[in-house]
Amino acid sequence: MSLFDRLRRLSPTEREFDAGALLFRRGDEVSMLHLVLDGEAHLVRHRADGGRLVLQRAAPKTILAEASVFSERYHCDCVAVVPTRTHAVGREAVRALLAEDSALAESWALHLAHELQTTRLRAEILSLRTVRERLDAWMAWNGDRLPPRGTWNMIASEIGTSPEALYRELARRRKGRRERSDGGA
Amino acid sequence: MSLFDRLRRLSPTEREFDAGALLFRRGDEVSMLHLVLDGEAHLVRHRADGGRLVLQRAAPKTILAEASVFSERYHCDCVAVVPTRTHAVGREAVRALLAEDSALAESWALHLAHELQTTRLRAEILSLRTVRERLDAWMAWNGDRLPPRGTWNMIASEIGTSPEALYRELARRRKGRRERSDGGA
DNA sequence: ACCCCGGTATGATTGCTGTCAGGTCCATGT
DNA sequence: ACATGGACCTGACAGCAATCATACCGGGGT
Repeated sequence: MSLFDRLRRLSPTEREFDAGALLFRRGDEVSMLHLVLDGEAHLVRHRADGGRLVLQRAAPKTILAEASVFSERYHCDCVAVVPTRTHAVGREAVRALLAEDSALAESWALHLAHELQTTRLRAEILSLRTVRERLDAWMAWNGDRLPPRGTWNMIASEIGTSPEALYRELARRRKGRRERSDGGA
Repeated sequence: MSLFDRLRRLSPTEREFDAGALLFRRGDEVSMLHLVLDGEAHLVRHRADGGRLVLQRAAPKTILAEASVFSERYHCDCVAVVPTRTHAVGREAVRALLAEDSALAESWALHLAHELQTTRLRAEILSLRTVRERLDAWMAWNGDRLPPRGTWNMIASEIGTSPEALYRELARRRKGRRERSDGGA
């Protein structure tokens, strides 16, 4: 069973948030760990000039603000960007379980390491300059297959380009595969 | 004491690698966890077309390939990009220690969660379009202070721009702060 | 059958950044 | 005193992508 589901067993409280509602704010005491069921919640830090910096975009089936488990207080705000439902489990219950069940602690570390790996990869992809390089890298990671129709918008945002730019790159690959093989830096 | 130093106590073997040397390759059995002392090592995955995808850039004082601790075999290659020295500790010793010492397991999870947080932030910064936005975000995270001289090259690579572009942005801020407060991207 | 909407597609324009090329300043070594 | 190298700085140019605009298409609702 997945870590997500195992944590969900800790007598969760189901909570609902309207779009724009705050799950918690910076400085609040951490009492719950949220598991996102539906919707989307962002971890955000507010800048002096009013701008906001997103630290995590939590989709359904993701654990929100993993670092909060070992922190007394939240270091940033969390806002639901669409109507969102979560299971909230007690932070202390999670800590206790992690301390006594070393197998679960292993799962927890594994989860974090895996997230870290994919996030590092995403950062590397985003540091590439052209859409072509980014899509190449994305494909290299996803089995060298082109993304299926219907997901292209999502991919575009994943690799940090506009949908149009991605469409063009895909069109380029459909047409021009035979004439140019070039391999850029 | 830091997690890095605590792990280093596990009867480490000091190892040296020339620039370009492989620390391990994909498919190798994982027997050691490397702690980078000097130099720089990259976790890389090779693409069919010969391109390479960097998964981690390990600087001194960083733990290399955290995920490997719970994996039988490596999922990618690791190469020293400059002459590099590491402390290698036994993977099984690390696992055993994590299983029996729940406080260390907590440190381990904390380390991973923190790395994850900063890496997610980096990915968010890299998804911004202009150097101005990226530097704003970097500053928001680093106490709203401009980076000190001598580190600018490093910052430029952190936020995924060329040094020149960063110099220009910094110059812009030095000069034009008073006349224009916002520019409209 | 019709409308509406979101995803797909592509042209035109604009603007930012990467790159190259030159130059200054400063700390270090000889 | 001089040379060297690295970081800093700025001008010029070219290239790529963001954006705006328009259009096509297919599915769901009525």
